[in-house]
Amino acid sequence: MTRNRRFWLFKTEPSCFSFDDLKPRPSSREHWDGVRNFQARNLLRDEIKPGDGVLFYHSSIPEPAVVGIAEVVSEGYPDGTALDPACEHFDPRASRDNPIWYMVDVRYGRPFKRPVTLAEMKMHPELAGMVLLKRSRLSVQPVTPHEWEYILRLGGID
DNA sequence: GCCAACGTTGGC
DNA sequence: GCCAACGTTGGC
Repeated sequence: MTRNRRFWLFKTEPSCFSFDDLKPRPSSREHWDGVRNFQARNLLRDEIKPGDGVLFYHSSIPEPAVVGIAEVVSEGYPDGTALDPACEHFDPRASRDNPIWYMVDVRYGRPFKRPVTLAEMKMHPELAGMVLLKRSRLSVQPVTPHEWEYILRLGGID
C-alpha cells in the first residue's frame, strides 16, 4: 500500500544554492539542509516522502520564479548541520538525542523550458490558492496536484 | 534599501 | 498563556 505522490515547493536563493547546482548530480542526491522553521521542519520530518515532486523556486532575485522540478529521494532525517558549530545553520539547542531540525535529499529532475515567474503565477486565478501567494515566507510548502500540473504546463514540460 | 508580513523569544 | 519586542524573509 503506497501513498499517493505528493507535491511541494522548495525555495532557495540561487546565490546560495541554485537549480544548476543540483544538475551535476543527476543520479545522486543533494541534502536539503539548513531549514530552520518549525512548520517547514514538520513537513520535512513527517510529510515529505521519496518520489514526491518538488517545484524548485528561486527567491530574492529580480524575477523570482519556479525554474524546474526535482524529486525527493529520502525520508526526512536529522539535519546534522545544526550540530556543527562551524556551520552557519548551527543551533546550540540541537543534539543527537534531540536533533530538532530535519532534512530530505533531493535529485535533479527537469528544467522548465521557460521559468514561471511569481508575477505570472499571480495572474492566474487557478493558482490564487497557492501557499506561495498567501504565506510567502514558508520555505517548504505544499502544492496541490492541480497546481503542480498547471505550473508544469506554464513551464512547458507537461 | 525599504518595509510589510510573520515567526520567535522572553517578560510578566 | 498572552503579547510586545525583536529578528528574518523576501518582494519590490
